[in-house]
Amino acid sequence: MSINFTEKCKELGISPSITRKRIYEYLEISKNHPTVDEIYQDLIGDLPTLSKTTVYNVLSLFLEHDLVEAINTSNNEKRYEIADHPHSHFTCRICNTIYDVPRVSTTYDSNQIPGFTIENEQVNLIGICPSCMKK
Amino acid sequence: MSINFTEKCKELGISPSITRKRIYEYLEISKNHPTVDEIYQDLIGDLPTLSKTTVYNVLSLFLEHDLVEAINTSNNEKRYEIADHPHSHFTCRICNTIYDVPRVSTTYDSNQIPGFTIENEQVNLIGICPSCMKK
DNA sequence: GTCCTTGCAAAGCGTTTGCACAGAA
DNA sequence: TTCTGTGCAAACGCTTTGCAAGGAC
Repeated sequence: MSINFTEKCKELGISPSITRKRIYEYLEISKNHPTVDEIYQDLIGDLPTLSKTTVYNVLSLFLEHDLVEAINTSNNEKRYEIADHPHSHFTCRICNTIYDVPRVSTTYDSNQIPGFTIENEQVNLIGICPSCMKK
Repeated sequence: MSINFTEKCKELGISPSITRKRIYEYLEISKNHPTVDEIYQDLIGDLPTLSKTTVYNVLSLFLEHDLVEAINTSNNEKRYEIADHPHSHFTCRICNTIYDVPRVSTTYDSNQIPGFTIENEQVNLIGICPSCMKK
């Protein structure tokens, strides 16, 4: 996957520094849509001089180049994920965990929203996740 | 509409103070999903001693009783709206205005997300609004 | 009297900004 | 040299917290 990242960087004309590579790989591996702080805490062991500023810098670079996407949660947290495949989200209202779910398709009558150019759509299902249901 | 609010307060067992009434009415009238600051700025003329703390207090009270809903925007702004009728949102990626649109229905295969109890769903369409298209 | 509403002031916290240092080209 | 990546420190802005004053009951 790191070769993948290096190639993507070449295409985009940005340099694949160690820090950027680690942050990208971390996002690829972690399936929990980490916050800036989670990324920082989990990588500081491996990259001892890492600062949160750098995490912010790298993430905004990735956002500019559509390598990652930001998710806005109900807690005013910003969470990040790799932008590789279209999917929807399920948010558990008990534990606030965000799960990736297969893309939910939508139906709407564009005659009812005339003049609006729709380019994208986000669907978030809300409810209780399996592990919270057990409790 | 204020009678409506007073009745709702009785049902919910909360007192319909002037401040709460004004904030509720403001949310009913304004169709632009205001932020805390917008509510504060627009009501400070009418309620000269109003503080932002009170706006926060009243909004969290309303949220607890499902009188209003919070919208999380891409700018990490929290915006608020009356929770009276189900609908979806359209967000213009140019001017960031949020428009109410008729409820968008969704289709998903619940067999693909086994164990998840879905109670609610949010749909946000993203694109360019009519007024930004003209420019 | 008690309870509730309001609001000032301060703290908290996530994020951005300014700037400087080090390394690569 | 110039440009780029990194990171410390400070500033910033939104939100929450602590607490006290005033009013309703």
